[in-house]
Amino acid sequence: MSHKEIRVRFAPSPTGPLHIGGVRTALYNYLFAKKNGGKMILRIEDTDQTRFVEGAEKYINEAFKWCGVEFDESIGKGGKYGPYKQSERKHLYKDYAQQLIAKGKAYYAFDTAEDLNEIRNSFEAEKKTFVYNAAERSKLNNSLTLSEEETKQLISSGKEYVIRFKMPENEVVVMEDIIRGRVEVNTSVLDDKILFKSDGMPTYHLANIVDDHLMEISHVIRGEEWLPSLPLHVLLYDAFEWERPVFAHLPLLLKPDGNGKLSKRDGDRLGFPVFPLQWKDPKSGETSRGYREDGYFPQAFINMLALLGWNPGDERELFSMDELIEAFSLERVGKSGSKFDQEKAKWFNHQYLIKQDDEFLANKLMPIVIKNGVLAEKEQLTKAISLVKERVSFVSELWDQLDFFFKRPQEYDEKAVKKRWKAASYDILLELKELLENVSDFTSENTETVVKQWIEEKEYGMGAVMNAFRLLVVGALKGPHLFDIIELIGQEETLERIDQGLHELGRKE
RNA sequence: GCACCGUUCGUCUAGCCAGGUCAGGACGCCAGGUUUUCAUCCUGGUAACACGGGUUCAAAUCCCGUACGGUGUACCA
Repeated sequence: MSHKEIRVRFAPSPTGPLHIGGVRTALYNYLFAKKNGGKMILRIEDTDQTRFVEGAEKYINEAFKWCGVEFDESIGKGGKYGPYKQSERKHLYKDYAQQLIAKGKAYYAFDTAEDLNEIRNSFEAEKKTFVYNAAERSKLNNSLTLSEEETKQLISSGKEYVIRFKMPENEVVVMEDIIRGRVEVNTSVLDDKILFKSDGMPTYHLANIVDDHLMEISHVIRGEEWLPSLPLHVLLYDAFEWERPVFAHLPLLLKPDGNGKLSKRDGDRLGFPVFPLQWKDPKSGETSRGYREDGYFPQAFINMLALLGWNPGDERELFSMDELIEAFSLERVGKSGSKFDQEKAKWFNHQYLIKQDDEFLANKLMPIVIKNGVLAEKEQLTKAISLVKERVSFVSELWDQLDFFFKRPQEYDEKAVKKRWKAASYDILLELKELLENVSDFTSENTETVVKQWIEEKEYGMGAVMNAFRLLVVGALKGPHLFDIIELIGQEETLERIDQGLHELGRKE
């Protein structure tokens, strides 16, 4: 029996953009499938037609494409267990619901939503909790209290009905979860959940069990918010006499401050994205930030997400997708929720940025350079990037670190001038300019040798010369190795910048 | 309210199942070092077993309770 193929699924409902908790759930499913040579399935659960959101399904596909989570079977890819969208499987569910009725495991109920609300309210007034189960169902309007005749008549007369699961009375349900271990619940606290709605669609509970069974899902890996309905699901498998899949309920992603499930609002409030991709709400027109648009590399995003709730058991932190697959196991997923930490996320991105090819980064940066009104040669930009990339976490931060390669100083940092432009500076820099005018080999290595030798001979002092020199070339006391900078901007530009600086700052009294 | 799940540095976490380690690592923060500057980098430091009982020679680890938090409790998923 252990020869059974590993098949897992990620089953979002297309009610909006996928948030990073969902992405992580999908990622763990994916890693688990790949690790075990299994299949990863994407199934769209759109049984609630009232919550349909335009563009959500497309968003889901794009998001996974961006971060490198691939599906073996899905709407786009097909597969022999399709269709992979529940609204297209509609015809299947009613029959299964009726099978349950035939087995005495479910029944028709005619109570309207209003009826039930009323009852709930009156219970609440007496500080009691209404539960539609063995304790109360005999007093309600259903095929258990009505005669077969009456039931049939009601249905044929077009009366709206739902199909409810007949929850056993006072039984202990024993469940196994890979992450939580054994969990036990008494059925007397559970209710007769609706399996089939009056609009002709199944609820999540029915559809999910039927589809997981039909699609031969071996492991159900999902968020912890499903744990309370696990008894129902397990009982449904038993009622159908189907083999239960293995369950693993993942801990939740929490908001960075305080407690509670991470939500869209937290991102807006704390200033970080909760979605992989930017999302524009078709109704409100409101736009939410995405990791992609914020400049995160997909690998960094995945790496960060993978480590939020799982760890390899050793001290490695940087993983490619293949390395994650190799190292992953559900047993090493923690039990408690994790808070997202933006600083750590930045650090991951920094690590990946350093590893990126300089030319690749230059291509990414070029639009920003152009936006700043500068025409830079790709080759120059690539070299400049190689000199400064260790200083930043995002491509968008690069410009601030290397704009001086392409722009002469517009102004000279006031504090720096005060500190480093001394009485002797003018004459020394004038002399340095003459020195550099006569250098024919303007490589960093050579100019460094020449200048340092000159400083030593004249006993000017390193700090006094270099800081003033940097001030004229860069406009501030920042940036990488100065001789690397002047090599890149070239001899002519270097000399002109010295000239400009001498003219602007003048001889200090 | 009821049910279920959870709780180790500020954060992510190792260690817990098979009790004995100065409770380890990473991010952040702080200090020092390197450097012509800033940043990087290197070194060091900071800081945690929710609480109370019990079992035991010995408890973060096993048991019970309490507190706190989370999730669920829809004809949503």
